[in-house]
Amino acid sequence: MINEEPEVIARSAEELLGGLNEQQAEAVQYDGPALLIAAGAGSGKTRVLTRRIAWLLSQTGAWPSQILAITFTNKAAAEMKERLTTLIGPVAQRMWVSTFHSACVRILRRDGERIGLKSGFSIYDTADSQRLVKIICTELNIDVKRYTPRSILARISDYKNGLIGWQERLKEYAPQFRPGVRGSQIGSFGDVEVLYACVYAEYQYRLSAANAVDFDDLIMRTVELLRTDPMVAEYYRRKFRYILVDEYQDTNHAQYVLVRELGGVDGGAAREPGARGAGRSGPAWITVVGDSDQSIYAFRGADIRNIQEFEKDFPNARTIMLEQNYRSTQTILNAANAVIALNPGRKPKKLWTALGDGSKIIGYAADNAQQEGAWIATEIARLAGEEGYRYSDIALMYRANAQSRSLEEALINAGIPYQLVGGTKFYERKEVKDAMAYLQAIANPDDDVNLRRIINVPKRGLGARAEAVLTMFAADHRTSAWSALEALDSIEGMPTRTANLLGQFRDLMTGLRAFARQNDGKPSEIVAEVLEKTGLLAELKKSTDPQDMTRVDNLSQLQSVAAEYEQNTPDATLNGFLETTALVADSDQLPDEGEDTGTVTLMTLHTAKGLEYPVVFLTGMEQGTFPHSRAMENESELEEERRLAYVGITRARQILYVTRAAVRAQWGQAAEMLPSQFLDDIPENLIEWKRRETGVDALRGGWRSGGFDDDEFGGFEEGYSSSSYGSRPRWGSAARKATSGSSYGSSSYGSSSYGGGYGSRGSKYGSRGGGARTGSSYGGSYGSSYGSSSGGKSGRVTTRRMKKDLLDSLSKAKSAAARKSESAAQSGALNVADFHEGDKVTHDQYGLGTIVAVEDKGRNSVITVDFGSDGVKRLLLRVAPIEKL
DNA sequence: GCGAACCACATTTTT
DNA sequence: TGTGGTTCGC
Repeated sequence: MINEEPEVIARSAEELLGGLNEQQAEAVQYDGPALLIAAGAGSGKTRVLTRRIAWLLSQTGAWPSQILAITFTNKAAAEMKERLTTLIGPVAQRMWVSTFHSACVRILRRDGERIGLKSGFSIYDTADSQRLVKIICTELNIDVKRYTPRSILARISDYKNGLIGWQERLKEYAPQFRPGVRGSQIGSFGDVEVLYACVYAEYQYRLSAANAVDFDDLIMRTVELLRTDPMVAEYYRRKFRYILVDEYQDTNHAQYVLVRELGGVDGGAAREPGARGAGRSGPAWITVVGDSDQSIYAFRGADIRNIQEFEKDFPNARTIMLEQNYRSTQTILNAANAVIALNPGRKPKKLWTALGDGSKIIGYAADNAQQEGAWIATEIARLAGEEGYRYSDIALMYRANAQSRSLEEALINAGIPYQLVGGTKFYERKEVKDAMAYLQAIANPDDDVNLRRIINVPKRGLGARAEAVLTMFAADHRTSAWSALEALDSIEGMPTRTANLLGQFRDLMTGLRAFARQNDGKPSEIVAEVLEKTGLLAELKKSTDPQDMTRVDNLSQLQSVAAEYEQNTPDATLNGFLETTALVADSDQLPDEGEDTGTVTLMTLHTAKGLEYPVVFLTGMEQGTFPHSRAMENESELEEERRLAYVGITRARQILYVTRAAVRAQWGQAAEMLPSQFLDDIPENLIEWKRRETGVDALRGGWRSGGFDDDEFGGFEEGYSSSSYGSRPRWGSAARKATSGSSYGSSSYGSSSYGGGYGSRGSKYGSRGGGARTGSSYGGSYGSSYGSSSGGKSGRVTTRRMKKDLLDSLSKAKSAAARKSESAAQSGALNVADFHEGDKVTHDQYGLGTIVAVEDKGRNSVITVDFGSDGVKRLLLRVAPIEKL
């Protein structure tokens, strides 16, 4: 055991504590079983977490294999690994630093057989799960209009997040129901709980028959495994002596229990007497990091009490508060503090910074969403043109994905390159999903949901009838659809034509499986084979619908993603590929920190959590939009909205914009929108309004109580670009003209040279890391929302296609200028080109040093610096706290 | 079994 | 806005 441990770069206490404030240093060193780091926004929590891990390794004598670090997103995990690598060396790459879900997959792949999961199990995404629920509903004669599969699934998800098993539900509400027995009916029910209980039970039965798990199962079934199998539990408890959880405020009950189980907190085992650190037995040491003010996932089962009651839950727990913020100006923090302070029942916490007041928050009230977008676009052009910001310094945030459209259009009109994060996801596209369904069905023959999805895709004359025959047979024999297909010849009463077609399909799948078996290590070739042999690609290629062109692109992109996975994974397998694709999230497509994409970023506030940008636009600050209308009646949901506002505000480092529209089109209809209450919550003296009132407001008679500004019509256009913000009296003295805003839009943004290149990055999907991007051929235009619409012939679509063409040409003409901006003149980030042997630099910790070598490896460039008495260090330029002299 | 046409629907956030 | 489901005619 000892010998297999690879070396960890030893770090001295001084190194690990260098540059930390008192609280941070205390958190890094804390020596005890349970630690809560209450880390306000921007307080350097990731830094503390990674240093703490390094501390445990080099100062407490822990081994890398004893540590389990859990995050919520792959991106966060990758980032932590990367930072750890610079701190302790390549060992970090092999440590358990992962998301809850992938850690659970890993555990279940290893030991899932103990609870009846065969190792090649499928992971169903929400769409798969919904299909399954729908199938069940139809069979149980449930009115899917009244009880949508979506809502039923949400309920099932609630159960699972709360670790409530289907057995319990069934026992309590429908003990007569027999899952898996065809013809079993719910019977009469006056209580919807009966319905939920039956569907839940049947759903789990089908999942297990298909050797599949859904998202929530990954957590719940891992808990089940640990609880039912003492041997397995013991194994992990001995293994993981230190468990660290990031974003703890977002954990749900199941995840909370998982941590306790893995850590053996309730196991009753005694701590090794006199051991260093957590020793080799007894409860693992738990460190959690979080901010209850940033809990924004309660709607998905996150339980804020987990963090609020940490001290009660874990014996001898210690809490350390991090309140110094290293990200934002005091103005921004004051706004954030003011907003969040209105939430009742929270522990008071006030962020502060040493960075100074900075400029005021800038407000803008537009007449409608188009104008809001147009103004933002002009403003971005100004920031890029006059203030020296890069596009990648700027982010636009909104409450809901639907709001992105008007912003996108404005940016396109202005020729500003942007990148949209989220929205319709790559793996949710029909064509991609179809191809993936084939892969799933190949890998896991029992996977009924995916097999049934593709049985007639592409069209091969196998309709509802054929499917019914097959599933009837399968149900009668309590076997899978695939087995039924194999036993095709013994199915009676099947039309010859159907039998033939089914036979062809069976042979197709058999052939593909054989191919997959022989080429298991080359998923990209399996993808190619599937696209080819199934006719998926051929069907799209022969189509004349322009939409299908992009679908073909998407499929080739899928192949590239597989190729990329293959290159970055030493022991690549088809199953491994399916796994990585099953667990990707929106935020995973975000560029890495410090990378200049040359594009403005658009995303929802939820996706933005954990990120920071020099310039942030919070758009759609209207009642009903944000806070969202559905959240406005319920006090606790409103509190969550307020936390979301807090998250949004604290993303900004230097300049924060808040914008609103007086009229916004919602599902086709225009609606008048009142200003968001959150705008009122920000102290007036922090905001400088470029335009405070809209034409609509004027008619309505002002919106702030008192109506003292009834006559203010705005008048932003005069002069705002000629002077800097900050010191001018609010919406004030500059010459005003009474503009209703209708004349807006004819002005000439777009005329200057800020057009830049578009979409410099290639893949936004698949695995990150390792510089070399393969498959650059699937260029950058994906990610804008174009091409996602369907249908096809209205005039609107035509316009949008034209815009897409515009985008494409921009992307092709990715100018030398844009290329240059990627590698040069990065304010803040450091550039290899600026470093030469012999140059002097200063380092936050080591002080003055001389460069002895420079390795230009693009993003991963390394310089070697001689710090005299502090020694010679190799530093990753991207992350090292150095400054050139 | 298929495709076109129509209609009703719902629209928050997602590991 | 667009999607998904249903219906109808072939």
